[in-house]
Amino acid sequence: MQMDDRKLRILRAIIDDYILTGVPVGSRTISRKYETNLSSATIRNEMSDLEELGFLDQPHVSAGRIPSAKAYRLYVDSLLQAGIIPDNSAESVLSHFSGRVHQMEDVIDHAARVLSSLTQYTAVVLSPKGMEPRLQTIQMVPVSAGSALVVIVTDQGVIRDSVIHISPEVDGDTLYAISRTLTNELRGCTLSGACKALPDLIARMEGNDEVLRGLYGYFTEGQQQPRSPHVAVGGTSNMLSYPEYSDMDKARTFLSLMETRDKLADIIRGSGELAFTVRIGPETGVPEMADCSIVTATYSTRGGQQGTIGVIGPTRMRYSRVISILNMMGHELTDMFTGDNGDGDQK
Amino acid sequence: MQMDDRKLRILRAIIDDYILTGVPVGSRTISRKYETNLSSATIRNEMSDLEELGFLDQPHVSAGRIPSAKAYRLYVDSLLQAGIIPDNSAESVLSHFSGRVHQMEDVIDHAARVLSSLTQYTAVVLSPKGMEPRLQTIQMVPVSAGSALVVIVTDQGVIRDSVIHISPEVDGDTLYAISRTLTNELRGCTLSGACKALPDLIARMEGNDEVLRGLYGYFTEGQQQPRSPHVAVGGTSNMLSYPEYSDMDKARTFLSLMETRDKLADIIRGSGELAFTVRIGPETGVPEMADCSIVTATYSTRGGQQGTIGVIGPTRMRYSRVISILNMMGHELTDMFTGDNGDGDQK
DNA sequence: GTTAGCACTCGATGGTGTTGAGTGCTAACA
DNA sequence: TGTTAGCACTCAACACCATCGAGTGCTAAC
Repeated sequence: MQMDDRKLRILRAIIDDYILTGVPVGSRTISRKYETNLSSATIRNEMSDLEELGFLDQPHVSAGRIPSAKAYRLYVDSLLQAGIIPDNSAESVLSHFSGRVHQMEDVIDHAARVLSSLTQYTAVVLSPKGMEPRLQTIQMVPVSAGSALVVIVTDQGVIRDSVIHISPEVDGDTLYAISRTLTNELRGCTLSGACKALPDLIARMEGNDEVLRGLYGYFTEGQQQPRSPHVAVGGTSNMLSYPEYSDMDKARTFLSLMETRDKLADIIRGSGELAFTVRIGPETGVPEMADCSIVTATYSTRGGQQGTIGVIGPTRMRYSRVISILNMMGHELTDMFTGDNGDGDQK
Repeated sequence: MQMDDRKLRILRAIIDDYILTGVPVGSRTISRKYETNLSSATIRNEMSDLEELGFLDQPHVSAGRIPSAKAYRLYVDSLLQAGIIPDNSAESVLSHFSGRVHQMEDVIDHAARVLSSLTQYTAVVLSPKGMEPRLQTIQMVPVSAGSALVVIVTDQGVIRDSVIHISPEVDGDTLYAISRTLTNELRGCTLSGACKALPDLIARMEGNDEVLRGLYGYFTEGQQQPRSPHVAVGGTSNMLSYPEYSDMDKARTFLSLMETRDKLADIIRGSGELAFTVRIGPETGVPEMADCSIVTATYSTRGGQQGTIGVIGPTRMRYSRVISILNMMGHELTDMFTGDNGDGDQK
């Protein structure tokens, strides 16, 4: 049997209707709402063919048809092929970022919230991750007698600060002097490179052993315990609004998956570095998400790192809307982090 | 009618049983499991009295009784009066923190996870908040040509860093010199005080107007947009395990409340600065939480700030267990943040 | 004051009949 | 040959009803 144009039209109508209503679509519905010049009997024949081709499933014999994952795949592919249709409701993405937000973490959290409220699905935003950052400046700032804050600036931004212990006698000027030397010596190294170079440096720069050893400890520890990326999740409760998740067990499984950020990050990033992905149902590779779809997009920062934004919803998702919103949001974030709008206050 | 010892014993038995099972408790259950020397009829009479006194509710005439908020209040008060009973399962709190964790945010996130997994309820951990911090050191670190990172150290720790724009000509040494002057001038001021003092300083320290103005902008902006405290939530999905939340609407309301961090922080902190609070049902002051209880404890940091940890569960909560776990966790966090264990690497 | 006995209540459970949306098939039609 | 009307059939959803049993309140006896 062959797929023809009419079958395609009918299939799309079924998908559209199912996405809208969430209930199995009957032949009469299609005949009345979408293909008014065809009778329900004809539609019925076509539906029967579409089922045989694997595009439709029938929950029960006396219910309508629902699209299969294969059908959604076809649907999404044709959407993507046709180009992303700008959605009239998506322009509001911009306005949500009017306030100046400073910290990257804040931007990411905020993006997740906005994304989930715009789509009414669950949104995930991952902080950028790219090649290993290179040192640019090291600076130690006295915090209190006996401790100092280490700030490391790399070409990708600021490494989160941490406090190390030093001898109480060391004053701010000494710290600055050491910082300057270190900066000169280590500029351009990667973090792990710095780690290797430090013992040698310590040997050369005698006199401030204690400070340097503290710093060394900080570096090596930082290596062993890599900073996990920031994962912001928004709108988990949105999922409960969909009848797909009226089953408590399913809902709980989903929610606890959303809580294990590491796993979630892996899932979201599972699509590699592709600029745009749509994974439908089983394609997610996560059994718990067999009836979810994941749409992801990426954004970039000044340093060329890639961050990922994603929307998780039922397979019956408003794909075109989600895709267009994600697209805009990706551009928005990229602009924000590269400072294209001339208003770059991010780190 | 008067409350006597036997009534109290029966009431406690009812509460214990209800906490355990979650189903209304009948007179026979009490007579068999708790007060074996009394017949169910006697228990029935006592229960009837307890209901009249407002300690028990009856969902339907042919169901057992369930404890009222008033009953839980009595129960919890007597628990607290008797002192916190160390729970044998709580000692594992310690082991969860064996790995050295550096960032305060990480500790807080981790604490929320541990707390929720130990209690099987929803846990909330708020970052410390205390009196207005006073400046200790200001340091600017060059990030790239034209921008610098501002690090502000206060007596309470490090204010999160932010990048400001400066003239590309300004080099690291100049920045350090300015930083030094600023530190000398502003040490001991509050942030808002610094904000007021800055214009005057800028006038005096001519020559580096641009840097200073950038800094001033940063200060004033920081004032307008106060940094909201970090709120970590763990185990929201745990709540769905309890039959109290088998109603989808209720579950959704609860979850979306857990998602609005600001509101949640207000609720958790609603108890003021008390070291320990238990709010039962309506006492939470939040209509959405009429059938939840909130138990909170505090922890302190070196700077004397107070953070809050809380557990949210159904009113039918294992209070003694939760209280003892929260108690331990509070001490744990305090030790960690004050460095009592001699292993203080936190900021 | 305690208890046994009994009538009563009412949610939960499970079976039954009805309804209606939807299908598949067949035969007639263009 | 494709389309349509008609019809028998299926089956989930819903409402209805009877039954069951846990639990109560009351009364009378101990």
